[in-house]
Amino acid sequence: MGNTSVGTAKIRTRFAPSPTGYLHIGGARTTLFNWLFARHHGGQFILRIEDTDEVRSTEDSVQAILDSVAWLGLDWDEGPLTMTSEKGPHQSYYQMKRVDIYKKYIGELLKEGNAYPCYCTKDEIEAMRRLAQLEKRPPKYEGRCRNLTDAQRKQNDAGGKPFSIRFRMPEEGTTIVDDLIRGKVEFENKLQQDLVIQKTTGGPTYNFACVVDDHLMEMSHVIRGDEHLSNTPSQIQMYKALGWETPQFAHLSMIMGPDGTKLSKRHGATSVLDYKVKGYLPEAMRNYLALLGWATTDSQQLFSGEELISKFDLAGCQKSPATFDTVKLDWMNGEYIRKTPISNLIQLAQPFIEGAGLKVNGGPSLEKTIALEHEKFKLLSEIPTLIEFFYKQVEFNPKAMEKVLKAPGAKEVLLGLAGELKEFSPFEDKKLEERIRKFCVDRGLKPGQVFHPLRVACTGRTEGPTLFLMLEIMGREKVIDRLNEAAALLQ
RNA sequence: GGCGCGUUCGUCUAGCGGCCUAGGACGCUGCCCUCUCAAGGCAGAGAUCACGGGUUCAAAUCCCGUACGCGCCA
Repeated sequence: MGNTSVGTAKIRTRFAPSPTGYLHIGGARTTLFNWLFARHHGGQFILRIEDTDEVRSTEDSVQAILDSVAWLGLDWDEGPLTMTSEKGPHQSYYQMKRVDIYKKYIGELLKEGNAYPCYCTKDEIEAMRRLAQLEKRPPKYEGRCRNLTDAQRKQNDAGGKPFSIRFRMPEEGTTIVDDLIRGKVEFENKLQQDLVIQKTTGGPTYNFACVVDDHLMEMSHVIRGDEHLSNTPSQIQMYKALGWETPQFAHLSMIMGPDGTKLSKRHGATSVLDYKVKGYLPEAMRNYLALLGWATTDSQQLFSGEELISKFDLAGCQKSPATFDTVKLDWMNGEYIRKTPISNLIQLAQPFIEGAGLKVNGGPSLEKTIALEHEKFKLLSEIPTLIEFFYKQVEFNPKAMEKVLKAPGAKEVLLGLAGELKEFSPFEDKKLEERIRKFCVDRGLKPGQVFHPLRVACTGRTEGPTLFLMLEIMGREKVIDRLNEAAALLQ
């Protein structure tokens, strides 16, 4: 167990979502990297719920996020409810259930003078900010309550003035963030803000709860998005003030939308679960996400699950932001679908077939029809449309009708074939091909003049599976019917 | 506005001073295969390595500056 380790601690990473909505692509990527890092090193992966936003956090979001992570196939070792053992190190991995813990440490900081109450109201801070901006000064908190005398504090408290607690940044020196991806990044302390660590409500802020928990939960590595880099010096000073060792930091580049701005709802599907609904395979999603901001020196593209774990490292992580490109994701998903055995694919396709309202009972087996089109699917959601003609009335594509069926001689071909195949046996792939090719020769027709109308009559489309195997699977009766029906349409 | 980060084909990226006339992948184009569509095979187009200065015999790679983008601070 991690809590007995010292110094050369075990690798422990965490996934710490704010349950204020679904899990988006960026969050999923961060989660994946933390998970890969932990698994690569045989370490542990901890799930913590950062619900310090009391207004927007919901249990539904927690559920949605856990569903997403589970779908991606990422498992965790501790939290949010499952303890490592009965005497698990933490009572809860929900931050709002840990408020007493934060208060205790805030008390310590206050006692040592490393934190102070701030009585400024929102409006006052807002006004100072405006003024600063007008005067072209940086709009940072000026530290008005930084050096209040005890008397002044007492007076405020007596008046029942609400207050927040701010962390006191050192005025001198610099703080160096030794980042595993970016190297050493230096910040001047006097330019950093005195961050609020406890809100007027008494609840902790993200920046403080995160520090306390990462320490108490013994994180060895904090791997997170680039947007947190700027707050890291303040956090490092908090660790210092509390006498704690800092974890190792690694800041990942951000993920952008196609327009170069941070990926968000505006860019369409950004929830991981949207991709499940669209018919992506979790393995493909994982592989694609891994390559957003990480690469091996040989630029390998496709990785098995184990390979991803064994080859992942922080050194291969990119500093510059990456654009989320679904075109490559689609290709990759197709690769994964092609690698999926038919029996599994049928299982995976089931919900999509039902969702499309396609009734497959009584028709050819899915083993055959799905196998027939196997290499064509890029998304699971495409499966029903590509096999539907086996199971329902043919819908003629207008262009196919115009170009192929209404071509001169097509009707005669259809009727001729219907006649020839009525008694033909065995009704199977190679034999059919032989027979139909002979039909072409007998009538002095080019293969295309026969094959194309035949396909359109049976499927309604010009493009589709390989012809003769398709006929075999469809079965003689249905093929003959369709030939006659199509011919009838042509009067 | 201050601070921080970033900038190699359209996109994801390799590259860590000479192997780079910049490699791979997706996408794109063409050809082959072929009963269509895919898949597969082959070939090709596509990057003055953001720009400008240095350092060096030698720079995509090191240093400085500029521009642009992004993030944090509100």
